[in-house]
This record gives sequence, structure tokens and C-alpha cells, in this order.
Amino acid sequence: MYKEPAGTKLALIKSAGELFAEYGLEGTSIRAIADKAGANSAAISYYFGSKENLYTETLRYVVNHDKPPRVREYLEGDERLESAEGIAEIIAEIVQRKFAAFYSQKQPRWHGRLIMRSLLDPSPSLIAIVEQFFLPDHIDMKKLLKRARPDLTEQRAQLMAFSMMGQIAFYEFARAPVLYLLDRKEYEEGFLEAAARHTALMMITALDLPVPASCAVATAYTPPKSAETNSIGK
Amino acid sequence: MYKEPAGTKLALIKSAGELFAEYGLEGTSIRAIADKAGANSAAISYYFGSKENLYTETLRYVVNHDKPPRVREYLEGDERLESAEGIAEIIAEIVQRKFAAFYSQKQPRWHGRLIMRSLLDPSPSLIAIVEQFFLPDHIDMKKLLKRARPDLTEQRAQLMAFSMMGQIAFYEFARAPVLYLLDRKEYEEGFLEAAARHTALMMITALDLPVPASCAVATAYTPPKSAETNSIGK
DNA sequence: GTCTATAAACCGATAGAC
DNA sequence: GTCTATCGGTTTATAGAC
Repeated sequence: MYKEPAGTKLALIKSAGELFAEYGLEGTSIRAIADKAGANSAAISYYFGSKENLYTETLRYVVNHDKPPRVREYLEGDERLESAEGIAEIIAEIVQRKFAAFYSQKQPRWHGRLIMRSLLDPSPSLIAIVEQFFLPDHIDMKKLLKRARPDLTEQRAQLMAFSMMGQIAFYEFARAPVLYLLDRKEYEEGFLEAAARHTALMMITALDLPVPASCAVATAYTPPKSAETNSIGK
Repeated sequence: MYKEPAGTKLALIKSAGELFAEYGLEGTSIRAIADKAGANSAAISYYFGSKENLYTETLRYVVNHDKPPRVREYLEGDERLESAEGIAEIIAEIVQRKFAAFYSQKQPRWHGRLIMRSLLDPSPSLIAIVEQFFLPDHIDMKKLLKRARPDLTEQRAQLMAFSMMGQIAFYEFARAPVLYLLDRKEYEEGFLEAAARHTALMMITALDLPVPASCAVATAYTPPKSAETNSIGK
């Protein structure tokens, strides 16, 4: 199991994680980490043996503190599984909770960013994390999608799960260009909530499920009448 | 305008781009670049002045050689704009061409990967690239989406454009974990074509447009009959 | 334009005092 | 457990020969 670090060791992990998330493994020096943590650079060798080990440890720290929703919880004994409306609600809830896990201001921002960087720069420690955290959830997500649409092929379920992850990850991964396009310095909470509802809606309409009330705001098109009298066809 | 590099300068840009894409700016030494290019490390100072300048130059090289579809071309005088079916076809074409620009084996893989890295690691040179390449296309994409659904709010159009980009970028950005989940060493061409069709279909169904024939394969659910007699509801 | 040689700074890691 | 001092290696960048 995971042993919770404390004291100087914890301070080093937090400082290192923040710097690794921002500048990457090679872009961060152990002196910078030690300074930020108010510790001595020799402490890194003492506690972790090497910078690489410390990097792995920051990843372990994040995946053990970020608790995104486990799809399995919903697959086991959620009575909403019995109806299409219920499954749509479950999917919306999963998407919104995954957004929250990534972008909640209660969570330090570097958590999500470090995950993003680890996905781009695969390391041996990533494989263990993928196996432990992403793979089980991915398999369960495919099960849930097939539950919603039993006629889904394995590949289509796979692709839908990737579409979901891609849309969620995008706002962290491409944070700087997205904020530039939004002309903002930081994400506003309302924007991220809208993005979460929108993503849930993308999944639910793609599955042709009934739209639950929790996403309904995002789907509030003006009445179809206006769609008839628009610029299309004159 | 962009002046096409040649000779040693070109060799350095190509070698540097490949290494930067794989290991990042800090993870790549100018010696490794020079060796790979069959040149001398002093040549980098001679041609570019510094490693950072060379990095910027590799980005400039990529955005000037990768020619993803310009949405503007479709907004100006494509007669398919006149019908909902036509707009759906245009969207499918854009998605598939953007996939091709990223993942075509005719294009060196490091092009897309370097773009991904530059999105995660914002640098001053990125801002210029975003302004020059992403922003105009993003604005045009929103126009196209509003053309399809004039009742779309600005924010909804924004979110749909982000959903599209997120789904497309995901397969490059998270290449290693995705390949792990697929249990493959490399993407098969058929998989990427399926992913492109699937992504186009996600966009088209979200907009409630008629599904064009080019995506129809991906939507081939087995008849709804089987959906009635599935595990849901017993 | 391309090379060798080297300067100057920084890196990760560690030995040893306390 | 925390510190100073330092080793050995690598980094970027440049000066100067050809």
C-alpha cells in the first residue's frame, strides 16, 4: 500500500511535483526543488536516492491523492443501470466528476498537469500507473457504454472512451492556448462547469440516450423554428 | 515570409525537431542534435545562435510544412454550405483531413508530437504560432458550426470546437498509454481511420445533422431490435 | 562554412561533519 | 536528519585555426 509521506519528505514531493509539472523532469534541478521546499539538496538523495525516483514518487503521490470517480462503483449495484435515462445520468455524473478531479480548485493544479506530462513523456513508472489506474477504469467504462448500447462493437466502445478522455484532458493539456483563445488568464469556474456539461452531452447524444436534467442547460438550443428560418438555404 | 532552410541548416532543424519532439527542449543536448545531423555542435551557434532559437525554428518549420485543412476554404464558396447534409459532409471532411495531417505516415511523426509538446510547454514562440495558425481556424470553425446550427451560442460553438480538437489531439498526445490500452506497438492505419470517422460522427450527431455516407460505417449499429432485448431491464 | 579546443556554468550525487 | 563542501561529469556557447 501507499505510505503517506510527511515532514521534509512531503515538502520535497510537493515542491518537486509542482516544478516537474511546470518544467518537466529534465527542466527541473534538484537544487531548485530543495530551495522551494526549504530543504537541502542532499536531502533528495537521502530520502529518494535519485531525481528519477523522486519523479516517480511525485506521480505516486498524485494518483493516490486525486480520487477521480471509479466507474466500477457505478457498475456494481447502481439501480440507475436499469434504464436508459439512468445510464445517461451515470455517464453525466462520471464526466462531471472527472472534470472536477482534474480542475477543481480544491486540488492543486500541478496534479493534473503532472499527469498530462507523464502521458506525453512515457516513463517506466507510467506503465505501472496506467495499469493500476487507467486500465481498470477504461475497461469499466467500455462495459458501461456497452450497457447503454449493447450493439456497440468493442472498437466503438473503445473510441467513445477515448473521445471522453480526450475532451476532458484537452483543457489541461492545452491550457495555455485555450486560455489564449478565451482571452482569459485563468479558467472561470462557470466555464469548466459548462465544458463538463457539454462533454457529458456529447457522449450522451452520441449514444442516443435521453438527456438528463443535469446537462439540459447546455443543450438549450432555441426552438427548432429558428433553425428553419436561418441563413441556410437563403 | 518563411525562408526555406537548406543544407546543414535544414539537417539541423530536422534532427533537432525529431529529438525535441521525443525528449523535449531540456532533454535534448546540442551535441546529440549535431551528431544526429552529421554536423558539428558549433554549427548550431553559427546558424541559430542558441538552442532556444533552434527550438523556435523547428516549430516554424513544422507549421510551415504541415498543411492541415483551412476551414476558411470551406466557408468561401463551397456550395455544400447550403444544406444541412452538405455542412455535415464538410465537417466530416475537416475532421478526417485534420486526422490525416496529424497521423498520416507521409508526414514525419515528430511534426505532430512537437506541436503537442509546444501546447503543453507554452513558450513565447507558441503565442505567435497560435495567433497565426490556430486562432484563425478556430474562429472559422465556430462560424461553420454556427452555420450548421444558427441557434448555437458563442460558448457552445467554442466548446464544440474544443471537443473536436481534444479528440483529435488525444491520439498523439497520449500515444503511449493509448497504444498500451490497444495492446499495439504502433497505430494501425485502419484504427486511425476509424477514430477519424468516429470523431466526425461525434460532432455531427451532437449538431443533430444528417450523417453523411463517409461516416456511415462507424454508425452501423446492429438493428435497434437487439437493443430492446439486451441486458438492460433483465 | 566547418572544425578543435576550451571556457564558464551548471548538473546530479555523495562524503563526512554535526 | 540536516548541513557544507566538493567531486566528476555534462551542459551551452564561443574563440580561433583552417
